[in-house]
Amino acid sequence: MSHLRFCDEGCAMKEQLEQILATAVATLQQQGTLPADVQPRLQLDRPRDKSHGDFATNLALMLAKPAGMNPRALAEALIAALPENDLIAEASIAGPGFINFKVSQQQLLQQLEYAYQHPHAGIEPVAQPKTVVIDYSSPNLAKEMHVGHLRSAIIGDAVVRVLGVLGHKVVRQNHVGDWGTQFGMLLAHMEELDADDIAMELSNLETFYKASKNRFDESPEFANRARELVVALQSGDERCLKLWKLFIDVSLSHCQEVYDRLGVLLRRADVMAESSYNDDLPQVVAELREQGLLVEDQGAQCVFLDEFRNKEGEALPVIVQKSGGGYLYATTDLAAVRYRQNVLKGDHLIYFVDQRQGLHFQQIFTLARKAGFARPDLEMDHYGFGTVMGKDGRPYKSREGGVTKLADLLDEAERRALELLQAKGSQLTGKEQEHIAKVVGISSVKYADLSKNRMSDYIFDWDSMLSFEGNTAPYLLYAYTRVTSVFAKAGIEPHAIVGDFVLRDEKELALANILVRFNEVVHAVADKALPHYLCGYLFDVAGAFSSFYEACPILQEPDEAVRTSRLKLAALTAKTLQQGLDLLGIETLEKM
RNA sequence: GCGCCCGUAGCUCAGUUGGAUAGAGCAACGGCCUUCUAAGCCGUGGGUCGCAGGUUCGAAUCCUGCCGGGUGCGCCA
Repeated sequence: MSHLRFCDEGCAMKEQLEQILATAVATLQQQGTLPADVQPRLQLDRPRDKSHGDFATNLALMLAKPAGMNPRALAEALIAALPENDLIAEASIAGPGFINFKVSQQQLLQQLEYAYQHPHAGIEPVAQPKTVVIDYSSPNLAKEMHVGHLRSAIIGDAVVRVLGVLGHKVVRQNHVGDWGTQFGMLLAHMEELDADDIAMELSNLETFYKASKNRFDESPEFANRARELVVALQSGDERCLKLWKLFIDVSLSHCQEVYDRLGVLLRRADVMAESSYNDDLPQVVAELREQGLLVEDQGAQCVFLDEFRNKEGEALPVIVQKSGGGYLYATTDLAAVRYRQNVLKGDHLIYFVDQRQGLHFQQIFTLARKAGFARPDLEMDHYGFGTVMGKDGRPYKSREGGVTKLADLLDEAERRALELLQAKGSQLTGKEQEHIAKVVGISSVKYADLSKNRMSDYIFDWDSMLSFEGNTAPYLLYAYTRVTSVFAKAGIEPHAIVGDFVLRDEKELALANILVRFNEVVHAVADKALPHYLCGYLFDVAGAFSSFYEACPILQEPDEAVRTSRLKLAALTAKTLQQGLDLLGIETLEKM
């Protein structure tokens, strides 16, 4: 019902136009002009070139062949069959048979007004909300978070926020690695220290891990002890569990600090560690056996899947139990699929995990369906991402050549942002500068990641991410402060401006046309799990506003109706930028 | 060897379901501050979309083959 109301007032023009076109097609089918059995996919573009109108469709080109007509003639027939509506101001035929539409300005004004009044700047919830379980961040607790953990946390969090604003029920899952052989080594090292030293040593997990690894490599006795402790831990030895819990607790606190600094929504309650599934693992294996899927091979319990083959063309195994009896991450992931479907009631399971694990997830999804752990209609998607590279095109490393701790990386971001601010010789107090530097530094790192296509590797470069020029966080944050400063200067409340939108200037129209697309873009981000669409859009908004701001005086405008309209355009720009950045997990600033 | 991803301007990247003249930013060059934040705006130059075929009204996009890069492929996660 809310859907109807929405269509009356603020329905995305694109959807309205799609309906109008569908009606025209149906009419032509009734007339026999078009064969009744064709079900064309309606394709509506926003042409780059404004002389091609606000929307364009290639419908006539696609249908020309089945209709046995020349495309331009068919386009003419389609236009004639368009039902009565108040959306299209003009429909014309162009080129080989494109139909170009100009939308009535009345519609644009209504859309703007709707977005201006709307709490989320025009973002409409989906018609059918789902429960979406999102696995993201999921670091290994044995080590401190490093630069490789950045993308999953940042991109996953943005998609969490976008799905949330669209009305889905989002369940966050931080599938942290808290179990496995490397914990034996860490426990053995803890054993060697007394209580006070443990606390101190754990304050830097990275060095603790290295120290343990060194001991493991240099001392066979230590290595043996480490292996014993793995067994002891997994068989529930009290003392081992105590040490292990202490370690995990410290490590999780480190993670939480990073999440808080990054503005990532994850909390302790979202942690569903690997070890949580331990009790279910024998059951997973037992059920695979009952279904006759299990094959013992070289002592290991495997499922061979025909869908995946090795170099000899033989089915590839998924090993669910080692020859020694231990379980593997495949087993845990299968248990997690079941838990997310049955306990969390997920309709859609999403994984933001490095692209390199693509094969693993394809195997898990296939096996989960085959074994009946996943209903046939359960949606499962692994959204991978590329590697963070240094300027040299090699995976990003610290100056010393090691992995960079995330905490250090964020320190450096804030430090560099502060230096840049100070170099500008700003009038702000030290305290203000510090706050601004934090926001600018952190958001630059996040935005640099979010603004690139998730799938490809990207080059981590301080200078370009902190630049105030181009598609960067500082540029957007600056654009936002320019808008809000108009209201601060005039002492006007941006949400309560009385008066209508009036669009005359070309820059006003350009800005308005971009602002009304917000809803469409946010939905595209959700559909593809690609936040860089939103970044590109916000960059367009900021650019269109800057052009408008140069060309059209706001507060100095003598004509009151025009001034009011421009204020409302500025207000909607601010709201869209603020809302858009919020969906990316980026905080805005009032002053820079 | 097989699987997946990638190859677009000097650099960093867009290009959504195959659409019209392939776009931004940086860098280079030239303009614009007595006027709401110039961390900005306006403009100029810059392309064999890795190569070769194919599909069609139309290909950066789809298909095939090659070249180049990344990554994965039995008891780590």
